[in-house]
Amino acid sequence: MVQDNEEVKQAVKVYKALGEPTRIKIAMLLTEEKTLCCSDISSKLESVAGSTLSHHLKQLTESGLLQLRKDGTYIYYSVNKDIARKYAPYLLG
Amino acid sequence: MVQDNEEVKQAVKVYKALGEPTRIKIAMLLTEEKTLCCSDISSKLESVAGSTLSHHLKQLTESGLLQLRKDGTYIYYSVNKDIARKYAPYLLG
DNA sequence: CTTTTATTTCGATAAATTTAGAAATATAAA
DNA sequence: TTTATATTTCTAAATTTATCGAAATAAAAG
Repeated sequence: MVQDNEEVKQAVKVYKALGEPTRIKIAMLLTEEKTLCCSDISSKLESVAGSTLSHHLKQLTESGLLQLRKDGTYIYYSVNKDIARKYAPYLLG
Repeated sequence: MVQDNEEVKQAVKVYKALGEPTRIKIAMLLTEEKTLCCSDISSKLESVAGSTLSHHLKQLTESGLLQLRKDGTYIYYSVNKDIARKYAPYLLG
């Protein structure tokens, strides 16, 4: 009988995060660009409300795939390479 | 501006397929066991209706991650290693 | 202190997904 | 041909997800 331990749960989180067009685009953007803040990302995607983007970034971050650094009003996102390498090296090209 | 071409669409399909507990377990089962039919898989998972399992297998297959071979009444599923290697080598251990 | 900019939280709605039972299909076995 | 087994399709309910606008926070700038 297969069970879902913590390992499996994180894998599911990461893949669920990547299994949506806007989010995978964000992840791809960030592997190209290294670091972007929320509004930079917004300007590189077509028409996403700030609140929607915020939810997507939260999901990506909670999966472990993105990490963030706060700097004043800005929040800079980047890809956690270890997680990307483990679950989706495809992203790293 | 980021766009979603066919490449990205397949990646999303594969990751969406893997981003659900039952389905990732099926994928993991099949990387271990090489080949299993629908009812074998059913007996290794806890309580999933046949119709539900059928939908999950369809999604995994349509993403390209699983391939199937029919033999009489049985349908044998296995992992498409090329796709797994490309998008989620994590599965292959 | 007020205003501006960046981002999140809340509340609501629409759309998609998961799930299962029942009926249908397909093949094999008796 | 009848029966049994494996799997899918249909239908419908329940849950989750994506989305947005408006209001809330937080920090910076004037």
